[in-house]
Order: sequence, then structure tokens, then C-alpha cells
Amino acid sequence: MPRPPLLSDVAAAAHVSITTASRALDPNSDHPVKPRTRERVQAAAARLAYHPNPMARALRARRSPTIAVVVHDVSDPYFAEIVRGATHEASTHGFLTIVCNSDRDPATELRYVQMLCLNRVGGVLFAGGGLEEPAYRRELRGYTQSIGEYGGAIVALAPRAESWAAEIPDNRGGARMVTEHLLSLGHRSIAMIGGPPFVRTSRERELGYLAAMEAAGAAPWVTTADFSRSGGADAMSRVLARRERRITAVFVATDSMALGALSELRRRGVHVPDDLSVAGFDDIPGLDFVDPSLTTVRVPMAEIGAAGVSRLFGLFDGKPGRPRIRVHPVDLVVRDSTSAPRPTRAVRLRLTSSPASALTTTRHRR
Amino acid sequence: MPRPPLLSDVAAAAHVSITTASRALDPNSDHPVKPRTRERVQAAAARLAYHPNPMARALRARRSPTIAVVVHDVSDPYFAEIVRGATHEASTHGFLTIVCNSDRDPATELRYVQMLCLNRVGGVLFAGGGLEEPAYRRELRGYTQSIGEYGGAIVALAPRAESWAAEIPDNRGGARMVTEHLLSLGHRSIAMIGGPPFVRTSRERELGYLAAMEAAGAAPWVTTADFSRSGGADAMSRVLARRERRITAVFVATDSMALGALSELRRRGVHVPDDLSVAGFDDIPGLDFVDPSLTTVRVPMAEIGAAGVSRLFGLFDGKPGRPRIRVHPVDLVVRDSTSAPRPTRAVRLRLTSSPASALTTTRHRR
DNA sequence: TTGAAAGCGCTAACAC
DNA sequence: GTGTTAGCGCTTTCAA
Repeated sequence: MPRPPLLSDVAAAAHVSITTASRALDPNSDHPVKPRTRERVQAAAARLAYHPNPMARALRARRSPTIAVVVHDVSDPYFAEIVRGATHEASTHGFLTIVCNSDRDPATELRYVQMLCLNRVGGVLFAGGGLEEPAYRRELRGYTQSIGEYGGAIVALAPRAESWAAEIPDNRGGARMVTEHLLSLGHRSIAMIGGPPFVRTSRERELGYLAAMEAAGAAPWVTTADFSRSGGADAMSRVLARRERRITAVFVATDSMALGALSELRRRGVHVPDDLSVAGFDDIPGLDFVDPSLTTVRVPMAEIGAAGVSRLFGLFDGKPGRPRIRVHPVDLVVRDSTSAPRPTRAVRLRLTSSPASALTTTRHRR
Repeated sequence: MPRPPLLSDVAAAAHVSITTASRALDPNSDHPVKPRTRERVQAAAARLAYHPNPMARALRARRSPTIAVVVHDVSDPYFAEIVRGATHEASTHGFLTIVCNSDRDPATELRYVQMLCLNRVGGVLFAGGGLEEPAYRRELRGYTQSIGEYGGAIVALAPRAESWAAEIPDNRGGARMVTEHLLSLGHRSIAMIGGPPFVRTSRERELGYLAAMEAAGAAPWVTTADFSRSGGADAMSRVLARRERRITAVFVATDSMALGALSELRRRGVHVPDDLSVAGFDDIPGLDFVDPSLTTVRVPMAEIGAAGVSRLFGLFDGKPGRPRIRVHPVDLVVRDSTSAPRPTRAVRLRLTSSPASALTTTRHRR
């Protein structure tokens, strides 16, 4: 196989100059080209199987046909799903997707963003939350600013302090919804295992929980953990250790932590949902296969990844899109890990007085 | 912030030509440069925070400082781990990593590889197995060949028909090991749920199982499924439906399928490991948190991803590395899903009595 | 030891 | 409508 065909080959084959060939092949060009000439060029290009060299283009356009996704951890199903959605969408635009795994380390993330900036990627998706730390934010700002200067776009897929365009799940609404589900089953004593307090997603989910609890006149109780399975397990121990009041249900801020929590409960012989109801958040793949299958809030992760990419392309074309922050609706998915609390006297009273037809209202959208 | 500094800025600041500046800054250049000049240039570069433009370099070098990983599905923990290992290693070399998600669709994979080829990526890691289909192989060969022609490297991370350099897990040895573990516990009637027969990884794992069974004089029995959880669940039904001979243990070719199999057993009230021992393969993250925790074969997925990238860099430097196929050792990880077989009677009772009562307990299956 | 000049493959002023 | 020319930012002949 000889060297790949160049634009000059096409031009020669069609008996036109390189410029004309370029124009005839560029669909976005508004420069006039005689229809017959265009045809000839296109035919030649097709015959030679010509494909423009993206690097030469990129050098000239000062921007490469790639987008990047910055995640905390690709092995986390939440981020993996986002990456899947994003790569798919990007490929439909003829863009390649670079994945940067920060390992939750600010320095690593910063190094990546610098490389992205140097490489003039078309756009960057920040899939996870950012630190509030001033030094980090300042340096990040420097890079993202220069990305903006050469025409690159930035979109956040989680709530952040930076005022970027964003495509985020309805964390607060979802948390309220799942808490209300628990309340409607008759639970009053509902604890929450939240994510790290300095992450905005954690805060939003906590706010939803608090709002629902307050509206119901129930007393909230929150403990936090990192987003890991083992963190969830440890937090669950803390919930169980609490003696002031018997907890009958726990809302866990992410499915990963909920999985850890479930395993801890199993270890201790606490039956779910009979002894304790547990609900998660995200609906990562495979929850149908755990025992008991986990009630959770479905976040359209892949769709959010794809929407982020679409947003990026919108920004290229100069349309910022409003609102700046687009919130994606989430669904409550009721499975087997939640049920009415075990009939202690007080609880039974409530159940009989209020028609708790919870299961019929399970899949409302917001 | 003004425009990023160019090599010409550095040259001007150091009072040398851009040629000299380029040479002074290039560590691989063997062209002589007076030490004092070099120092001056380096100082200027540091002062201006100069970073060479990768796109300009790439255009000239006809190769970009990126590698790509082609996976079947990033959401599959197996591939996600490989991606994690690969991106990490690539970043230590200053390379960015492109992720291509084929969705197990040959046409999609082919489109991606073409884009990679056009974009002159430095190297490509094929993380999954390939099809045997001639048309697919021919077209793929065309692309990979031209990748080779411009100096790009290719490495496989799973056994393939193509004669590329490869870094693969010891599928056969691992399968033998886990089957021997089952045999040593006293099992004789061990079924296997294999992967798709046209995937080499499946075949290798099956070969390991068969070898162990044969060596023990035990009769093998294999059924296959795609690599999904639901496929594993269905296959487990088939195992249980088998009546010719009582199965006491099942080796499942991947953890994902094993997870599906476990959920099916739970649904039917078959206790693991008392009624049936189950072992998987891969050791994807989170297996400690399922119930019962799964005995499996640990594949160093992230290490294989990283080794693939190292291999790529070795190939750049012209050292093919031998052997062409490097096999990574795997470990048996014994957890709670395997134990000695129960006395005959009890098992038969459970197995025959369970299926009917099972269906009532399922709710949300997809 | 240094520098001038010619590209890498493409796009876009600016003529004609 | 078409072509000529000048770069995008860098590396590498070739000459001095």
C-alpha cells in the first residue's frame, strides 16, 4: 500500500488547484465553486479514498478534532458510563475521545488539563466535582482560560464552583424523591450516608434528603463517607452503632457506597429490607443482580455524557445554550431493598392511617 | 494571558536561531550545541514557560503523541481496569490516551481504527478479542498495516489471530488452577459456563478447564454464554436443568457472568457454596462485597494495560521484545463461594425442589 | 557550532 | 470561479 493520498493528489486528478480542491471538499465553505468542478473533485476524492490529514488541519485550525473527559476513576461504573456515552456521541461527530483519570488527585488532574490545553483539544468534559481549594482552582482556571482563548469549550457534568456550562443530574430532586419514597412506606427514622462534604454533588443530595425530612417533620441524621464501597460499609457500621433512636431506613448517596453498606449488613445478619430498608443513588449497572436488588435513583449517566459532548459542539458554534446549567431528570427505581418498616406499634399506626400506596407512584419523573 | 510562547520567542530571548533553540531543547538530538548556548536557551525556555506545540510536532513527525485503547465496553469492569492502567502508564510518558468503545460491533471498531490511523496515533492497544470473520480481518489488516507504515505500533491484550505483540493473562493456566481447586475440594462433577466460543479467551479458559478435568479423569460439561451478567444467569439455568448427572460445582469463565449466575441461584433458592460451589475468573473490583464473596482467578488487568503501553513504547524504539506474546501470571483467590461438596442426598433434594417457588420473588428484571 | 531555508498537509487571504 | 501565495509551529537537511 502506497502513501495515503494527499489533497494535492486529488487536485491533480481533478485538474484543479489545491485550493479549489479544498473548497470543493469543504461542506462548510461558502466560497463559490462551479457545480461541475465540485463534482469532478468529489469524484476524484472518492476514487482515491482521500481523507484529509487531521493533524495538518489541526495545526492550521489551532484546535484538534478531539474532546477529553476528565474523570476521577474510570473503574467507577458511574464514570465509566459517562465515558461510554461521551465517546459514542463524539464519534458521531468524527471526534476521538481522550480519557484522563485523575485518581482523585488534584495534581494529576492539573497535569492532564495542561496537556489537554497544549494539545489544543476541542473541548473538555469535567465529569466529577472539583476541589474548593484556592490554589487548585487558580491553576485550573489558568488552563481552562487558555483553552477558551484558542476556541476550546468546557462543560461540567457535576455541580462545580466554576461558572461553566453544565449538564448535571437532578441530585436534589432525586434525593428528595427517594426520601419521600421511604417516608411514604411509613419510615420516620431515616438516616443518610452522604458523600464527602466538600463535593457539591454530596451537598445537593443531602439537601434533597433534608428537604424531604423537614417537610415530613422527621428528624434527619447524616453521616458521610468517601464514595467507595468500603467507605459505605464503615458508615453503615456507624449508623448501626447509633443508639439514640432506632433507624429503620437508610438513604445512601451513591450505589457504590450502598453496595458496601449492604455487605456490612449481611455480615452482621441484619436483614434488608425486613430489618432495615436501604436505598441508593445512580443506578449503576448490575443492581438487579445483587441481593436484595437495590432501590435507587436512576441517573442517566450515558445520556449526560452524550449531552455534555453535544453541548461542547454547541459552544463551538457559538451558541452557549441556556440555561447555562441544564438539569437532567432522574427516576426512582423501586426494587427489593426497601419496604415498609417492621411493624413496631408506632409505625403500624401511621401505616394504617395513611394510604401508603407507594408502589403505584414509583416511577414519576421530574 | 497572551498567546502561548513559541519556539521563536525562546530563540529570540536567547539570541539564537530557532534551529539552534530547537536543537538545544531536544534531548534526543545528537547535533552538537555549545554548552553555554544550550544553557541560555534552556533558561529562556524555562522563563517563558515554553512548551512545544504537539500538533506542529505531530505534523512533522507524522505521528501524534497519543495512544489508543480499543475496548468492547468501557463499562465492563474488566476493560475499565485495563483503561485505567493504560492511561496511567501513557501519562508517565507524556502521552494522552484515546478510548474507543466498539460496543462489540465490528463495523464500529473498524470505523474507530480508521480514525486512529488517520489521526496517526502513536500506538493502538486492542484490549478485547477479535472476530475470525474474513472480511473484518482483511479490513482491519489494511488499517493496522498503514499504522505500521507510518511508524505506529500495535499491541494486543487478548489472544488474537493476528500476529501482533501481545500482553495477555494466563487464561489457560488460571482455568486449570481454579478447576484443580474445585477438584481438590472433592468435586468431580464440575460444569463450566464458558464465554462465546469464537472468542479466543473463551477457548483458552475452556482448554484449561478441560485439561484439569481430563487429568483428574472427570467428565467435563460445558455450556456457553456471552460475557454478560444476564447471559451468565441464563447459562446457570441450563446447568441446573441438566439432569444426566448432578453438578456440584460450576466454573464460570468471567466474574460478570458468575455474578449473573449467583443471582440466578439465589432466585431459585440454591445455596452457594453448600448446594453448589461457584468460581469465576478475572477478579473484577467489588467481589468482596457480593454474597457469598466470589472465589476467582485474579487477572492483573491494570498491569496488563500498563504493560501494553510499555510494550508500545518498546516497539517505537525498535525493540520488538520477545517473546512476542508475553503471558502474565494469574492468581487463585479463594473466597466463600467454593467449598467441599455436600453429601449427595441433600443436594439432589434442593435442586429438584427449587425452581417452582423461585419466580415469585423476582420483581424488577431487565 | 550555527543558521537559512525547505517543508509536514492543509486553509484562507488576496489577487485575477 | 479559480489560482497564487503565505503561513499554522516545528524539525531537519544543507550550507557556512
